[in-house]
Amino acid sequence: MVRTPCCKPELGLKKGAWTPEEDQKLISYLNNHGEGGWRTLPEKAGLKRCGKSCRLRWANYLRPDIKRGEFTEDEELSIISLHALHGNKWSDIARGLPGRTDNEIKNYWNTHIKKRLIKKGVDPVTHKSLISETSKSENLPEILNNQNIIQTIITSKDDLGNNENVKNEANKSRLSSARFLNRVANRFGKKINQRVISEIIGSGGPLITTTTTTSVTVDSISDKSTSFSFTPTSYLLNQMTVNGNGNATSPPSMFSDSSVNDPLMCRSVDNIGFSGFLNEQHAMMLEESCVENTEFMNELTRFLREDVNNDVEVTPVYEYKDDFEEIDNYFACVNLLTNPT
DNA sequence: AAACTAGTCAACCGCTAGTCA
DNA sequence: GTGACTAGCGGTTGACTAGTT
Repeated sequence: MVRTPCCKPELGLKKGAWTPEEDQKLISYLNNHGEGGWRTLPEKAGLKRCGKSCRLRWANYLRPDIKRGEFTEDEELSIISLHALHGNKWSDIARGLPGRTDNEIKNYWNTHIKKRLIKKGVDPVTHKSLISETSKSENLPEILNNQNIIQTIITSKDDLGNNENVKNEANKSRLSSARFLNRVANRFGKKINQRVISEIIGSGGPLITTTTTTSVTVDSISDKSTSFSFTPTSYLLNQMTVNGNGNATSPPSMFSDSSVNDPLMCRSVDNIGFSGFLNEQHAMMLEESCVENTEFMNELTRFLREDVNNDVEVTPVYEYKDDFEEIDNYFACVNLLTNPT
């Protein structure tokens, strides 16, 4: 197939850095006419650029929803986790970080994260340790070792003053509670209203470091919102194949009390537990999302009792293996944050 | 102060996939 | 079925900047 070149050199099309005047022309044109028609756009907008160059300039720099500035630790963790899943699929990774472009993430990976991974002895391609296998903890599964490495990298970001070293007590209890919620959502997602749990978690969920608010309103995997904010948990819940037909009922206190049986709750230092995480409104939301269904409640109770040793096999409620692995990754990461060794 | 080096990142290049006539 | 066109992707380049010698 013969392609006609996008940019015709004989027309004297400009290359290189964009001037503010050019930016203004492009912004003005796109504000008036919207995106698309990139091939004819430069002529219409009065730009001596090829359409491709205009599209890239808009997509990577001028688009109003682009977030500029330093990547947060939360974003870094997301990038590393997503890179472990997707590899160099920068556009896929960018979908998990609203406001960040694939180009920006790619650059940041190559200039910052990649180097730190190598420096810490982690293969940036496989995300596995470059250190000999024997030096790893014998009992830890591979993913735990990997996540440990990731956290080491995150917390040693610049070896200066940013390493807070300790996640505060409130965070610990939130993480534990969130972990519990995740497990419930994972195991019982089809039986309760996923949207409600998403909202609960999204409003104050399992944030690794700083707060990233999110409002998850996606009810099926086919409806992947383009506007949700990424947190590991909200991301996972977004991916779940769940519709909103909730079942079961219980007083809010039942969740709180049951959570005491969950070692994940007990493990938190102040032992606030589930009730410390769910406020009254959220507890009501959860309760209301459940219609009378004793089967669900019986199973939930059984789950909480069996899980004392944290060895209950959690069967994924959805069909996508990757998603289940991602939940495992997430739990492993949370585990390390909650129980730093 | 000048030359050199390394790091960063916007922009470009080459390619593929999807759509449409 | 074919080819032109468009959009988007990942890899690479090169201009710029900051730090070092």
